[in-house]
Amino acid sequence: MDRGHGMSLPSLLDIYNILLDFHGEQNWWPIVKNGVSLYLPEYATRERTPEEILEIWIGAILTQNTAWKNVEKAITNLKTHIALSPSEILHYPQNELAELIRPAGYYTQKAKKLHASMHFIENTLSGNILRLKTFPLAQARTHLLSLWGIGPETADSILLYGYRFPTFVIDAYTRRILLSLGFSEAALSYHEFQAYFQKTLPSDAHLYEEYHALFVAQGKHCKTKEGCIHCPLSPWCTTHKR
DNA sequence: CGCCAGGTTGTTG
DNA sequence: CAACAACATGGC
Repeated sequence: MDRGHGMSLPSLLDIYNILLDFHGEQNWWPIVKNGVSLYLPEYATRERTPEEILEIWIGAILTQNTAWKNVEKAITNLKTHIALSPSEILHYPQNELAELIRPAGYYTQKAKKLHASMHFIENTLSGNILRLKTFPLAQARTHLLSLWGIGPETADSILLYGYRFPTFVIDAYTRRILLSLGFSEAALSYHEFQAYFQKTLPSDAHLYEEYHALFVAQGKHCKTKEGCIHCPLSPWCTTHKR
């Protein structure tokens, strides 16, 4: 076996199945209850409630460049001090909101980001968060991207995990992992990289949800030496420690 | 103790 | 358009 070079590139579906076999179902996105993040299969299959969509929206902003553990604390703080609704959050002073989400880091900016999003839900969506689902995907995405504090990854996370629009989330892990396997596509722009996934894979929200979550699980796995040694992708990985 | 998390925005060349 | 700084806490 000429492991390391010469092993041809696996398909995206191959990689998905390998990661799924190794890490199991991820059941993203979690809902926080009593200070604990719940990854339940139930949440991954049925339609989201408006309350869940809002929590996912907020969580997607709070987790920007931040460990989920910190976001968990921030969401718990929010839930114990405010009723989690767009109007409640909007009428809460931004500096006090910032204090509640302090554990999530960048708290001044994130408070401002939350307000911008809540303002959009209250006004453009008339307070009805489900209304975004009535737009075509491209239009809903453009709306989100126009908001201060929402970039492509956050927009796609909200659309995919909240509304179950079939849009693929690209993040640093996704790029890093595919780059280590020799995919030149990993160097493309966010939009091009996403297009590559979406034209290669069937348009299936559940597949996209699990796949992105698996990339994150794998990305964390790659960080430890032990993880690297026992890696399901080692036959193809050019960075593998052997 | 240093590094870095489930990024985005604003500034500069 | 690419490169870079700023934004900040907490876990490992």
